[in-house]
Amino acid sequence: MRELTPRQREIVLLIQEAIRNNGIPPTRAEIARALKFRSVNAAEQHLRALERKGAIELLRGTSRGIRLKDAFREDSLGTMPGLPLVGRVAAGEPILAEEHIEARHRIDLDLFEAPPHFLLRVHGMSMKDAGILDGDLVAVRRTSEIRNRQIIVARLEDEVTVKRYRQEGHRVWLMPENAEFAPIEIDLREQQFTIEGVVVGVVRDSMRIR
Amino acid sequence: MRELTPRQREIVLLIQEAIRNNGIPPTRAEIARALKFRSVNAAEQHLRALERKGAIELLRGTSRGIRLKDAFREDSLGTMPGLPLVGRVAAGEPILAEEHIEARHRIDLDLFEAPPHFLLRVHGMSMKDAGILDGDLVAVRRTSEIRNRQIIVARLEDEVTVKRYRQEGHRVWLMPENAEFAPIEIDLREQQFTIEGVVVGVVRDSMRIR
DNA sequence: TATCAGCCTGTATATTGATACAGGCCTGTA
DNA sequence: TACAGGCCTGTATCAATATACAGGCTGATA
Repeated sequence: MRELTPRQREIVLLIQEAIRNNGIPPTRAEIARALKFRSVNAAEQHLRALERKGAIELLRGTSRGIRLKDAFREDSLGTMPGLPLVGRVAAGEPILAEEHIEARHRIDLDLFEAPPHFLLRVHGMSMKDAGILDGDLVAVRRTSEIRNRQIIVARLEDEVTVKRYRQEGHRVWLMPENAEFAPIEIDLREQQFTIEGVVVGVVRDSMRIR
Repeated sequence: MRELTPRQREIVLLIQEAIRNNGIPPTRAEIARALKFRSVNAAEQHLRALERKGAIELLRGTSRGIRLKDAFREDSLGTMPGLPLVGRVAAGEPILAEEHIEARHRIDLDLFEAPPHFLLRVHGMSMKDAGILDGDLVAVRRTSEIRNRQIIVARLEDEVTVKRYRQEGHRVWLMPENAEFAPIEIDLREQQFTIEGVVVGVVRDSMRIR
C-alpha cells in the first residue's frame, strides 16, 4: 500500500473518531464540515483516493458506507472473536476443534510478549511454584520452537497437561513446579506425545479461588 | 431497564451483526428486509421501543443513527479505552491520576468475577505463594468492602503494596505470601493507610519472566 | 512540455433513508 | 370494557446522502 498523505491521514483519523464517538462512520458532508471543505466533493475525492490506496473500502450506494481496512481499524479487538477458551479435550481430537471451545475472550494481545493463540484452563496445583494455580487460564502460543525450561502444554494420550519442558536426547521430562508432584518421564522412541504450544501468559480470576 | 421481548432481541442481534459485518448499523429498510417486514415502519416501531427500553439510542435525522448502549455493545472493548495500567505512584497523589497511567489494556471484563477498575504492576516476590510473581499485573477493583484474607492493594506513605489483609480491632496486618517476608503490622490509631482496592485478577506475561 | 496525483470549489440530481400518519390484530391488565 | 404494548401493513414526504460533471491550482515526474 502506498503511503498516505498527511491530509489523507487526517481523513482516516476523522473516520476513526466518528466511529469511536458515534458508532457510525461520517457522511461526505460531515467530513467536509469537519475539515472546512466548502464542497462535499472534496471529501468524496479523498475517500476515493483512500480506497485506491487500500486504506478503506467504500460500499457503493450506501449511506455512511465507509469501512476501515483492518490495518486502520482501531477496534479490531471489538470485532474480533477473541481468544478461544479450550475446555476438556477429548482423546484423538485436535485441541482447537470447535466442540472444545467453551467461550471466547478478548484480550489485548500486546499484553504478552509472544501473542497467544488460545486459552486453556489449568486443573490441579502441579505448577503452583511457577505461579500457575488450579483454575487459572494459561495463554498458549502454538509453536514448534520449544526450548528446555519453557512451560509448555503437552498432550499424552488424552491428557492435556501444563509442565516445564526438559529434553535430553530421546528422553523428555515434564517437570512439575510443586514438590508434591513427580516429573513425568517420556522416552520419545517408545511413547508418543504432542506439544500443543508454549505458555506465554496467565490470566487468573482471583475471586474464583475460594 | 425492562426486559426485551424475543422479537426485540432479534432486532438487537441484527444491529450487532450489521456492525460486526459491515461496520455500520442498518437502515430501517435493511432491518425490514432482513426480518421480512413488508413495511419499513415496523422497523421504526421496534427501534422506538428499544430506545424506550434503553437498549439503543437513536440519533434523530441521521442515516443509520443507531447506537447500541454499552450493555448491548459487542465491541465495547473496541471503542473503550481499556483498563489503565498504573505505574509508579508518587506520594500524596491519587493512584488513578492521569500521570501514572502508563498504558491502557483492553481485556474482556467477564474474565473476572468482579470487574476490575485498573491494572497495577507488582514489584517483588512477597506474594509468590499466592501465585503473584514479580512483574505480574494485578487487576484491581476499587471498593471499600474489604474482608479478612482478601488480597488487597494498600498504600502506606508513598508505597503501594499488594498483600493479604487481616484486621482485628484497630490492628491491621498486611500478610505476605512468602516465608522470606515478614508481615507488616499497622495500628489504625497511630498510622494512616489507604486501601486502594481488592485484587480480583492476575495477568502475567510469562515470557517477560526470565 | 505534457501528465498525473493531490487538493480544492461549485452545482446538480437521483437515491436513500428517517419519520409521520392511518389502520389492523392480539394479549394482558386496570 | 377500555386501554396500552407489542407487532405488523401501507402510503407519503422531505431531508440526508452519494455521486456525477465541470473547473482550477500546485508540485512532482516523465
